[in-house]
Amino acid sequence: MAHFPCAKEIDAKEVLKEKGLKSTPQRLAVLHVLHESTKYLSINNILDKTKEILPNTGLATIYRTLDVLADIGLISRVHFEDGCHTYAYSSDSHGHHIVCTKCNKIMDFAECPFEDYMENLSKRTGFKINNHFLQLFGECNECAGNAN
Amino acid sequence: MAHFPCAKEIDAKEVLKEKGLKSTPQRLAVLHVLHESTKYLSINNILDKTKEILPNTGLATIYRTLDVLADIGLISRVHFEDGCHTYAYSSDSHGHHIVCTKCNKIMDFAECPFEDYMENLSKRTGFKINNHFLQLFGECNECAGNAN
DNA sequence: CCTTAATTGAGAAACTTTCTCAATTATAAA
DNA sequence: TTTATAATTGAGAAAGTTTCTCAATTAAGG
Repeated sequence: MAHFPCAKEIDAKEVLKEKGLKSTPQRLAVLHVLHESTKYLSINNILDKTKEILPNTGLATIYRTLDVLADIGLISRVHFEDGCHTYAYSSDSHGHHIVCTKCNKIMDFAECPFEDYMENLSKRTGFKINNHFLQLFGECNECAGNAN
Repeated sequence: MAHFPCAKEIDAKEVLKEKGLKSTPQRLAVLHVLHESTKYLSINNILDKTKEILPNTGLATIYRTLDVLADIGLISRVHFEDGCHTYAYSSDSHGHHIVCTKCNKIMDFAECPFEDYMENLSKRTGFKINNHFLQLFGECNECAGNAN
């Protein structure tokens, strides 16, 4: 088993425990793989790299583990244009959406709060920012107003 | 064929033409369906509703049409947690990511420029905002610096 | 050590997306 | 108008992705 250079990887055991989840080699290995990588990894990339640590790891375990780790906040879900299962109408070509997680209502809004921020972030990261994806989740006034 | 109440739907013919794409009933119908809906629609929802207008529409056409419409900016891709094909390490539990579209490098950043904006938007939309998803796309300094 | 409930691997099953290709159709030019 | 042509479509097959099932294993607490 690889050693874990990062505080967060060590913490992982704590976090899992807090949530009543077991700290398995598979979970720690997947976390390690993601932490080591500076690049986008497909599910199969993650499987392959995890197998370098634990050769018997199965694909289903990768799916389950990614879900668990994302749910407890140790990793993040990343959106790619082609890993996207749904679409919505946009009244503006630079439209962002806000989605009600109770009734699935979607509302789009045109303004974008980013211009200044982009400049700043661009300088600090060295990235030339071309595009962004922003989406908000919440409860619409109907769902929030009524008890459920 | 349904009539199109919205300027954007009428414009669609223009936009398609500009891009050298044909203005087909299928494309206009899908756009209409998305425009009419205030809710998240799955691919099958979109197919069903489109078939109410054009009964012979095939599933492959829906996929192709959504791609085309999104590429030319008439609709937007929408992210859902379960319509997500990839994951990345986050050094902070509120981490956002910036992705290099040339080399796939991913960098995460913890700050989030939203707090004030949320408040404001919340008031105007009536949504109680619980969560958000932000991701930036661009070129990392290596890819942007070198000609390719 | 035991016990027990959670987790895993393997492959099957389900589901989603893309591809192929002949038929159709929107468009522009005659 | 009509015609020519290139883009688009529908249908189903193929490919790819994700989830499920279940017996075997294992982490963790007593």
